[in-house]
Amino acid sequence: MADEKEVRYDPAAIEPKWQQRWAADPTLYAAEPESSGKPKYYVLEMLPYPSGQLHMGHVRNYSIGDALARYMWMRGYNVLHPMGWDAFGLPAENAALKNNTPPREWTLSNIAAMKRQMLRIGFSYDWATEVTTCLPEYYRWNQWFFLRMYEKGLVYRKKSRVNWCPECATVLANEQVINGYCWRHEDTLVEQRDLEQWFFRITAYAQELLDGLDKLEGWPEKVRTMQRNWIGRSEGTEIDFAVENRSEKIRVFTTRVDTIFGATSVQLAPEHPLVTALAAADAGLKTQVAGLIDEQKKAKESGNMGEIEKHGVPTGHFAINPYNREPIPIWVANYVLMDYGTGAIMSVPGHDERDFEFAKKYAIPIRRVIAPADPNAEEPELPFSAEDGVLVNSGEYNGFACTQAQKLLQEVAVRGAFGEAAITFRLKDWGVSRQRYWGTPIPMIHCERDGLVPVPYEKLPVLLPEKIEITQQGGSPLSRVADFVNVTCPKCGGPAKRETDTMDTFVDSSWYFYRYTDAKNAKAPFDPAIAQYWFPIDQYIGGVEHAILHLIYSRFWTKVMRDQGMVKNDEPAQRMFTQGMVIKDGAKMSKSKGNVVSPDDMVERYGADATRMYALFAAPPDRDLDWQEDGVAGVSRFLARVWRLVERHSANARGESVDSHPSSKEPSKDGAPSGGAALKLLRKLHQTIAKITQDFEGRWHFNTCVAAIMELVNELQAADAQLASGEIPAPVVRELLRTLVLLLAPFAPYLSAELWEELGGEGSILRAQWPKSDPGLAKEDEIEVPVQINGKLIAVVRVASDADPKQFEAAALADEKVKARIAGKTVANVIVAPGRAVNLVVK
RNA sequence: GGCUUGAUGGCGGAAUCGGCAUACGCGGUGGUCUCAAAAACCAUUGGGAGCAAUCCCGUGUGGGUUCAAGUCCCACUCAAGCCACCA
Repeated sequence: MADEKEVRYDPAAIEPKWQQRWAADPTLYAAEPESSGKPKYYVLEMLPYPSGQLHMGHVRNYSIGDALARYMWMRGYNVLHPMGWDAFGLPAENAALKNNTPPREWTLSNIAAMKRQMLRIGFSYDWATEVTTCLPEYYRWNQWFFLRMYEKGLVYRKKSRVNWCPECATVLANEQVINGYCWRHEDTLVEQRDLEQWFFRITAYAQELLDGLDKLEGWPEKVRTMQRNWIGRSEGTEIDFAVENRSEKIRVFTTRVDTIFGATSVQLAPEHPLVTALAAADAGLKTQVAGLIDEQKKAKESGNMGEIEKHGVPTGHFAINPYNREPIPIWVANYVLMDYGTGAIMSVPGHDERDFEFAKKYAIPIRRVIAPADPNAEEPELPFSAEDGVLVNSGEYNGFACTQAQKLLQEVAVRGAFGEAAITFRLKDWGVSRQRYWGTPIPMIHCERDGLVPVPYEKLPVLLPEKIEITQQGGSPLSRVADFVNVTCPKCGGPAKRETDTMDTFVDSSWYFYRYTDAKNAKAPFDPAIAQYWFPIDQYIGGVEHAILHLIYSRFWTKVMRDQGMVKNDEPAQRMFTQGMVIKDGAKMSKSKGNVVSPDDMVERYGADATRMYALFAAPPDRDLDWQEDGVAGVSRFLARVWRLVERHSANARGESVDSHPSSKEPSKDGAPSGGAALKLLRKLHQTIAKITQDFEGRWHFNTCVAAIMELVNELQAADAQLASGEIPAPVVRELLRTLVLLLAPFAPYLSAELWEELGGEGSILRAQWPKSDPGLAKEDEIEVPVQINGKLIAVVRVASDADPKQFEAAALADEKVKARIAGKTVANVIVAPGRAVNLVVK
């Protein structure tokens, strides 16, 4: 009985043992200082929100990063592989309401639970650099940055119409509104409210954020495109239209000033100041405009602004086209947005689809002012929005090409002082005020006499009060804490009140990765010299859901710090990798769908190695992964096979000298079965090393890396008798098994540590050298080459791998099946792709 | 409506440069071991025809380029993601 137990792979015994040993060695996963002299490598996975439970998406994310970190260590790099907690945020307050637990307590106990899970799976984090954003040691630096940015004019306060989630009872950034719904509450419509809010001037960096994307070649094209669309730059012209019998002017923004002779109306957004002024004197108009505003609001809220039924109201007033003095009617339209461009457009129904639809509905004239460049071409049907035509019906500008006319008309506007070139961005400033408790207090004071007064640096941090009652009341919870609110003004010493808004938690995650490099620093967010050594991040890994929010804010923050001389890099991360989602039964894992698989369950049943290795094996890391428990069982069976294989032969492999192994000798081609078998296995081994190394260096298809190791193990197992009998010499057995274990190390750290020890490996396998593939050994003597006739596969012939094209051709023509096929026919051509195929063109 | 991905056996997926389609794993079938089972191991597993050797068909659909296409080009269908009267 005892013997039987001994030959069973038991992760439940192996894994806790190594957890203890790893925990006892704080240097194992520790980053070293620059003075180590090794090349640095910073691999970063996105820090989780401490919900209390690791989910499979986390496990997948961290398994990818962990494999990379371990590989880089074995390649001799100085690796920084940190982990932390995005620990502020609303769920802690909701939990407080529900369970009557203080947010801090709830959050910290969740962190402890998730950390235990991470340790159990065996991720190689340097816990000495752990960052927890809800602790004053961290958030004080949010406040410090806030003050610095305030000094530089990058923070400002304004009354603005904001997105308000009634469920969160707080403001949301534009990025947090998804189709009119709250990003956290998928069923809650976001409302619009007017509030005094704090903003970060991210638009000051709009152009640089856009330009920088071109240089981020190590980022997924998908992410770069999404950011480009989000920044939404468009180049055009602003033109002033005078209003008949009134002093106001209407400024419109257009990208197609070349079509201005086709403008047959001006359309204003319902919230345009001129509309408000006109409506004030016209009760009928006022009611109708209110209706339009309502329609817009409803459309925005339901997320189909794109399908809003176009609807407008004539004001009865006229605007003067400055180019031809033509009066055109001024309308108010529900499809014109106040928060984009100037909130007013010139309507050119002949050359814009939206304007066309509107003009049709209200019988506004439609005019052709652009014709195809080719005079023989048929006149295209209106609306014709192509930009490659020439101007017609445009007075003195007839005959100019569109792009030419755009420049010319713009110059005319500038000279006439009624317009100018303009660039409009879709990107808005980042609203960071939140009327919540569990966040970083904004370090500002409102004094009756001195107005806004920043909290002096030496008074930081502004501590979040610990004792607070969380209620469902609206407004800032902090405003109900008298001790917190009532202060003396730092300037005049008079009575004053603290700002009670807290910061958006995306502030926390915009710079956390710098803090990792110097996590204990009590004098500054980090030491610039240390950050300069580690930055930029060599590889950032996370979910695509952060492609816009987090990744654009992080880029902004880095540029701000650079301009303040804190860092030298323009971008936070050199390379970015977005992993796919983990799905089950065709849907994303979620509680509501009841298809959640718990990592703890998997670890208990199959072990941590099998769980994380399956997460890498089931799909390439950038694609969605369909979780199938049978697959985890399969990986676990494979690991058991590896374990038994090494157990069977470890005595044979252990303690032998490596010097005399036959890989350095001339292979015995014709006979000695031992040499043949050994050589065959060594060849497979070196092919596998090459394949996996290549994948780590580029493609990252870890699923095929695992498959390659499986193939190697299958071959070793098939040669089991030779391995045991001495037919394959002990030093070769030793090299085969030790290398196999090294190759497994990035994917299955527990098993490889155990087997490394079993095979007499010295020290931690993490410090062992990554194997190097010997190209001579990896190369096949003979290769199989397909022979096609007219593109159809007929035969496979064996040819020396270094044969020349003539030999390929001769081998193909010598094949019996080929001979039979071409008998009596003419071989018109022979195409040889050396090493790949031979194709005979036969007539 | 725009942009970006993707579509390969019963399932997850492989084929990295245009050169043997389906590696590897799951599942299935048959077997060895066992009193029996589990585990493990061995064999087999895209479809069709045939006793067989063998032949034919096959990577969402339709065209094209090429000696050769899962891979490149064009058009389309479906699915996922992002943006969306953005002037």
